[in-house]
Amino acid sequence: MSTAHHRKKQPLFVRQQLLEVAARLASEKGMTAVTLDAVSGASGVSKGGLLHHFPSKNMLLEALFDSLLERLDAAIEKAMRADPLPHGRFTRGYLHACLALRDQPEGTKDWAQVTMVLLTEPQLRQRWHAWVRERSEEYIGTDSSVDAAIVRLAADGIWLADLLGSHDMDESARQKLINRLIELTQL
Amino acid sequence: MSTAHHRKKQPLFVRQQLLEVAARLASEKGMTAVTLDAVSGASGVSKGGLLHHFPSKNMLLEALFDSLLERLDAAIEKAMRADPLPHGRFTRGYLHACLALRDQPEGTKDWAQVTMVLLTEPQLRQRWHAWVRERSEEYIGTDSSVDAAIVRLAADGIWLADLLGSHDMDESARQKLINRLIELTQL
DNA sequence: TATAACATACCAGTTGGACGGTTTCGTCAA
DNA sequence: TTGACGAAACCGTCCAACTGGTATGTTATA
Repeated sequence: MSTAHHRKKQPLFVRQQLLEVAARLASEKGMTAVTLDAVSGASGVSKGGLLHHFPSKNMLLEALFDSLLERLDAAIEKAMRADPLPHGRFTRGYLHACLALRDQPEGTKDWAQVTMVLLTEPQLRQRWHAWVRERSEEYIGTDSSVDAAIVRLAADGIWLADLLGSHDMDESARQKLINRLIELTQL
Repeated sequence: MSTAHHRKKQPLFVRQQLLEVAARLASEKGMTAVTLDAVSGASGVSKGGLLHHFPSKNMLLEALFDSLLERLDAAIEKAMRADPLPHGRFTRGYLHACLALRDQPEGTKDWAQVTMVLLTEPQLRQRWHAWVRERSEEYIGTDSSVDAAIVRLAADGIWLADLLGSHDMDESARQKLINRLIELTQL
């Protein structure tokens, strides 16, 4: 037929877009809505094109998850570089990365959906497990106090709450919460 | 044909079992594995029977979620009754309910998968949202300190970690963490 | 011109769910 | 006590839409 418009070739861009669409679908309509047809449809890329970049659905999900982990790492490292105090630095970085989630610009917001994919697909849990273990070993010297652990757990809780839209807290209360958490990392 | 053995009628039991199977499937194989066929197959109930109890898949998921919320409420209330100190009582109850998750006997363990279903299916988020709001209004007098909020968030984090199997922490560390959290509710 | 980046067509299996059947059970008249 | 009867519980089948994936193109770009 070749009625089709053959797009300009831009593999990296297309690949990126496919991941974003998958994340958006997951966040807006749930995991069951993330199908190859839906992703290819919503991104304007043919199913063949999609399967060219990601040979299987599993590979798509894993790639999505990995890209989200990379963003998390980047966010943490950025926060850590701006932090002069070694003690509790990783925990504060982790906290900031979790907090930043809410203020993410539209379009990039979907990266929160790590959790979603994570929880839903057991195959990805070990990836997360590995990530946690690596970090906790790396920062055992500066971030192994009880209070630091609490802060990181609370950060997870905030992350979850922002993700779910629960805990509608006003700004001043949130700020007070954050201040207290940071204080706890310094004890 | 009627080759089929027609089971004794026990609607409540069957209904309960269907929910348990759905929860187990979700936890073991992910949300995408929760299909009507799979649930009916694994529970020994025909698809027709399944759809008799739950007129649609959505209704099945909602019923599952509601039953899990009920268990959460029950666990919290039980813990609260055993707690003499009013201040921070709800927060400690919530904490205990989240902690108890890990020590659940096999078979009942699946109820942790609230999160899973929750996160995956956006339709259920508002249910959770409503639950949170109700509680936070009800216990505004005794559980509205910053530290209490932190403890509840950390409880969510623990819940999540137990659910995912991350944070492999030894018993004494865990106990120390819990003690500190309880202390925070009393400030 | 070779290769990567796409598109189109097609397939076998699965999906949610509609449907009509059969069996059990509570109830209430006789 | 019985038995008729209607409703509820449950079964098995069928189907259209959709699923993940293959196979085979066509086009752009190095």
